[in-house]
Amino acid sequence: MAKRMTIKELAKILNVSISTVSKALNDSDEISPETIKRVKETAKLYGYRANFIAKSLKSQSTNTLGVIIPDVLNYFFVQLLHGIENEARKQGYNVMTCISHEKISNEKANIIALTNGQVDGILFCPSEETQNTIDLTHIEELSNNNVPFVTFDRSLHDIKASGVLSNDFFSAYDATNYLIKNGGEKTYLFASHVGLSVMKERIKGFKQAMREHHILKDSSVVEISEEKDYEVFIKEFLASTKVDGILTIDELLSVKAVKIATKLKINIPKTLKVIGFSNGEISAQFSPSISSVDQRAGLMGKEAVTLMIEMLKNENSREVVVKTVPAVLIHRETTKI
Amino acid sequence: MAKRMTIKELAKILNVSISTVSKALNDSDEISPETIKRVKETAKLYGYRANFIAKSLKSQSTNTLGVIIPDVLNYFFVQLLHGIENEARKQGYNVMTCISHEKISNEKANIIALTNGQVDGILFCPSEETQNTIDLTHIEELSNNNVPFVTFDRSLHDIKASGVLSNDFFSAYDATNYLIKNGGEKTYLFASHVGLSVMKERIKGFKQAMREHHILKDSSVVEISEEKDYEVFIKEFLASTKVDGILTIDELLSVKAVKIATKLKINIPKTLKVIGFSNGEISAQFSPSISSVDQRAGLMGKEAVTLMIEMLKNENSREVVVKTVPAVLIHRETTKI
DNA sequence: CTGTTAGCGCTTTCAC
DNA sequence: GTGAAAGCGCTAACAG
Repeated sequence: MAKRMTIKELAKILNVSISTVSKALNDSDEISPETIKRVKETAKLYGYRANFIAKSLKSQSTNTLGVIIPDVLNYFFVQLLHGIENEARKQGYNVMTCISHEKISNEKANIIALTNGQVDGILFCPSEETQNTIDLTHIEELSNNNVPFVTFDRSLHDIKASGVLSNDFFSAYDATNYLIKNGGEKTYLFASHVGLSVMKERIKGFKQAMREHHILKDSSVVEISEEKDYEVFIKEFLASTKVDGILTIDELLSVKAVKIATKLKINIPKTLKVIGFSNGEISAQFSPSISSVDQRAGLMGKEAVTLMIEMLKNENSREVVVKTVPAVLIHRETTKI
Repeated sequence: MAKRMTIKELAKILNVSISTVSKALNDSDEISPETIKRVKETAKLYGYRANFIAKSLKSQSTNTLGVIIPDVLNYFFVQLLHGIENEARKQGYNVMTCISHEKISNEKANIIALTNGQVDGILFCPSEETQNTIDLTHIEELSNNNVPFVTFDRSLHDIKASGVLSNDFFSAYDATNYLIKNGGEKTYLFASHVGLSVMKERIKGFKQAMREHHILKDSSVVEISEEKDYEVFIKEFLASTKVDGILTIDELLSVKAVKIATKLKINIPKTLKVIGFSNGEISAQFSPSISSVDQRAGLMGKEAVTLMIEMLKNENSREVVVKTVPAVLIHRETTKI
């Protein structure tokens, strides 16, 4: 960034002191209206813009929020980011974005990058690796560095931190009940990435619903681990098993399930109903369009910002607040009755 | 951000001067090895971390890049952002993201927010509104404020600025040729958002290919403006027109076209071949999977960062550099022969 | 080898 | 109503 007009230069031009200029620009009532006018006019004339960095150094706050998301190519997280961006901007905050790519090493680097005074607080979604490990020292360091932070979507089991979560348990419970009541007893959950906190909750919710209907079996939860085997695996499963309803733990699995079922000439939604999670772009555009649990990621992002800003306002209070955003089940062609 | 250890406090603790600490931490050869060791150990002990804001103020550079993208819920831009993020982080830069939502008013606000000294340079993709107007004063202001900036994807007609673009003309030309040669003469372009520079180029490329085969008609370019009418419009078009091949100017139109054609029992790819633009998530997952021009958005983002960093290195040179990233045509089921 | 000092651009207390 | 001066945390010329 090249040379720019400063308060100092303005003062010289106007033949007043630096502090007068500063006060005038901030509408201080210590300064006469005429001076204020004169200063402001000259400032405008010379295109003066206050230096944010200097202000930040002085005020010890940057009006900037750091965000760490696991994956930016995932529509769900992008919606979250969108919600965060929007709300932050609305509240006068800038957003500095980091992507962990689901790796704990990147996450550590991101945390280090963000805890050097550039941001007032951090909005943070733990990576998949982080959720699969018990070593959370890098996150404890956040507390040690006194960096206000809130988590979103995924939770940190041991560390108690403020955050905003989706009600994954209930969403899954609810969707499963729908499938059982409108489909039948042969309801299954397609699961993957089961190490993630959100997935665990969804599995619990599914099981709970199945249990209440006395139809939970060991085989009810179908874990599908390797992405490249998805289509083959599902094909074999659907060809060999009578299925009324499938709840899938993420969007991709729902797309694959619907695709394969269609190819196998299984009638959707008449004989098979499908509900996915994380209502993304594909669910709406696919043919047939796929019903999905919409976690209202944008709203979660917004709420995370709200939480953060409240936290920044009451820095003394170390109260831990956990907000829950209710999801909504969106019915499309794979469940149309 | 709460109180943190500073150089000053370290100096007090160590009973040396502030500058000694500073120099020691920066491995200055003015300082004895023992002192350096002592200082560093104490710094580590107390969890000292240099204050980035103070450094920035001193050095007049923030190691931060500003990014303005029109839409973060668009997979293409997200790929771009991903490429930018990755490369920037690799080069030791932070990224501050702004979203214009295709609105000139937001874009102005974003530019103002980013030109207050927080970023060393701006990577910028003009909003749709900006591309439809001739009022580019807010962008000229960037130059006036001496903020280094590069554009990406979309260009600024009048203002000459460095940037990285996709070769939209050639990609469209190439894809059209493919359709003509492997499909037939009844090839059409489905177009929308025609005010965008990239769309104009694609239309030109399409027309050029059609012209060279002496089959360009007024009706060859089918403009489809309102999103809500897409499906109805396309249905009527396909029902009333004999079509061998369709090139669509974006991803959504290709999805809609394939969906409707399938419903109309048109055999894809045998009687109708379809190629979309902006190879997104849906193209790959759709059934049939949709062939698409992949603009390698990630690479564009990376190149934009490279360009920016070179610019920052040679701040004296005001050379305008425009890079072009070649796209690649990805064949999927809608063009499989 | 270490320390003093000035200064990055800004705010703010305290004098005048 | 205005100005001088200190200081936010850091670096770097210059002195010692």
